[in-house]
Amino acid sequence: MTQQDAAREGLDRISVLLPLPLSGAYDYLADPAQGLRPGDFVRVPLGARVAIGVVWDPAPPDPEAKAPARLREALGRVGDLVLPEASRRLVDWVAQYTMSAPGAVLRMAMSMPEALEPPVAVEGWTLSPAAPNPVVAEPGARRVTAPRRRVLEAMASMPPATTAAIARGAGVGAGVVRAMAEAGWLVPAHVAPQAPPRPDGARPGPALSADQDAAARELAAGIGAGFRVTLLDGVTGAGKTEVYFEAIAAALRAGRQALVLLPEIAMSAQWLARFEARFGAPPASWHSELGQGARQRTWRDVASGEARVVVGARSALFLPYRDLGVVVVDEEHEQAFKQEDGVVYHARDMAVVRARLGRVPAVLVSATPSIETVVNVRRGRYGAVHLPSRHAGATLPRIELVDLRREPPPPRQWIGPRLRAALKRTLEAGEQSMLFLNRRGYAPLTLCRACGNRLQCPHCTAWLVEHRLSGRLQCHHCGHGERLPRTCASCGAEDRFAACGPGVERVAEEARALFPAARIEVMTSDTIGGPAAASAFVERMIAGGIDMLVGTQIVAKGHHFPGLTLVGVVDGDIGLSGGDLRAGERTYQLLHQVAGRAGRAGRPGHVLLQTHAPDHPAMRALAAGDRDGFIDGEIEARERLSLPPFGRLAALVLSGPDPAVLDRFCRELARRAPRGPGIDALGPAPAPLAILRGRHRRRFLMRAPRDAPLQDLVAEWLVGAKPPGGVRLQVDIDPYSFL
DNA sequence: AGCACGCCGACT
DNA sequence: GTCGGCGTGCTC
Repeated sequence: MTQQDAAREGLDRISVLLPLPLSGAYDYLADPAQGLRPGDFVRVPLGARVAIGVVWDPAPPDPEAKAPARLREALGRVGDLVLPEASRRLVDWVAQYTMSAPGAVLRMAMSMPEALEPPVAVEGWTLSPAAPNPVVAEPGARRVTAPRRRVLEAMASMPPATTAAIARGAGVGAGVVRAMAEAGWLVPAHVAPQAPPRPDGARPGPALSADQDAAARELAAGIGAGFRVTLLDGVTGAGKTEVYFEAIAAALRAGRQALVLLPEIAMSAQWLARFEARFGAPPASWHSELGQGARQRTWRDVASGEARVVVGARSALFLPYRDLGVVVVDEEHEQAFKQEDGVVYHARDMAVVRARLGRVPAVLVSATPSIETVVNVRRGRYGAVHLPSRHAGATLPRIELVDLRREPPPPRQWIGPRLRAALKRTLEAGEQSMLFLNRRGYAPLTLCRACGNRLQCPHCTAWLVEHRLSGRLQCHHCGHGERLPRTCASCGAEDRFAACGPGVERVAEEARALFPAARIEVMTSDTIGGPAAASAFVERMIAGGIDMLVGTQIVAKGHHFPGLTLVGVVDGDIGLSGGDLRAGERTYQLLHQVAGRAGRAGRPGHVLLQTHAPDHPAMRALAAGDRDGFIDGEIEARERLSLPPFGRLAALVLSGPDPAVLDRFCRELARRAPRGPGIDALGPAPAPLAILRGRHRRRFLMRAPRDAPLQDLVAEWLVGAKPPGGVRLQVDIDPYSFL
């Protein structure tokens, strides 16, 4: 035994997962006296630096593991919180399933190091005994001005607080507070960290319809009863939110936490208002725009169990819930749940996994459930509760198809005669209408009339989209933007550019020309600013300050516009083209949701759906209100073609700056592609976006039977295939986007 | 992800 | 002759 080994006797070997894209956990030595346990955060040496990782659960002995003499020593625990068992299992599970490095997944479950330490005391102020008594001091007496008096009064019944909080509480400027501190009326004091607001599950809920009540009871009964997935299925306006709020209430009453995943957290102002009305306090929200401070606080509060309800986008799944009682996925069919870069995962599916690992129920909520979920219900793996009717007697809108081949709009216009007449009637009746077109900007394509040159993104295989509001051309796939040129770079012709096709801005222009007196506004992700501006916009619409709203899918998500009675879908066919296996399903879901905006407050709604493909199953189903028939047809087609969920898919996307190098590697992969019964690989094919951000892209699509070990097959395929310099390989298990 | 080591252009 | 560009490669 070497001297070094002797010095290491009595040290434990521990496994530490670092939030880095390494192949697995690393082993370190630790003094048993430190009492490190799985889930603890530790500081460890890594190369020349120090990194923070998580003590991972002991791995089975690895014959190739480093000898203890070569291991380095862990430096000690960080903070007082742990990454709970269920979170650790989720990290392992997601890494295995998505074929990502466990550390890359762990990164999503960790916050910055600062979040691990108890918050440092914040400096603030408290009232000095030397301060004048506001009750005794006469108004106008020396230096006790009215604002100062308000501060003195407010602080009499206030714990120590920060300058900003005092100023806000007293309704004065921060300068007043600072001046008073300088005068010695306020003395420095530590501000106690304030506990997050506590939504109250014991508060009485709203009156529910009989159907809602039955559904709510069923979901609430599942709290504490172990893992089970339930589809909460009901048309727009049936009151699904109130129903799953009761499941959350039950979890809160049981002293447990709840997680709600929403596809678009930025547009959730109305949801938050309803939540607060029901539970008396806002939930913790988790999304990408969260500031650093709020991020750390929320992460801590979730780990300590003080945050009772979290509402968030996909990544909220990976928060360190201390005692999660229920997981809700609202709008479960939404594609936004599929994370497409970094670790590629589907948050709805991983939410189900999280629920299973935590032995808690999951509730999937939708008016237009995904095929995958419906099949799971039919196979008996998921339960389902249905809300059959619209709440409060509102009726479903009438959806009328307009065949654009028979009733075309005038040249260079997109609002057909029937839609124009309906808009006119609605306007005259003093009601609101909405024009929906899922295409941002003014025109999707700009070409030179002199030479036919089409303006393309220099970095992507995509047309530049004219945004007339900003006077720019933009690529919707990378960040590229440029001023709209006057001269054609190809032929030198001046001012010969022509806009081809409509975007929302152009439809709004057309509507303004048709109805000059109407108040018309455009709502897209470009025109709404932050969440505050978005909710102001929504408020203006609700208050009747807008006659006609022209928007992209952002207007379709979760807004109640009581005065809206007409929805015009300008072009329902966007999204139907392209080889995407879910194109029909997605079009159905999106248009159904848009249609559901019309007529919700007792007034009948009317939807005019302009299409070139009125015979498409999605269009027929929308017009007939035959959702289940549409789903049956989709399921039948998927089953026939062995497509998901009846078969499995994995996509390989290879990208690199040099197409020759890329293609050589792709040919090598093609040679080694797996073959077998029901197993094949298509490709390489140029990805539909053949060039993205200056990188050439190729794609393989592998198909395998439902019970095949998909990840093993992919791993086998890639074993020994080293991507050459500059080539990146991304594996996408269960691909959604076919781009 | 960092931070090393490692081979080719413009400077004191 | 060096300082430094960022291209591969390793970190228990």
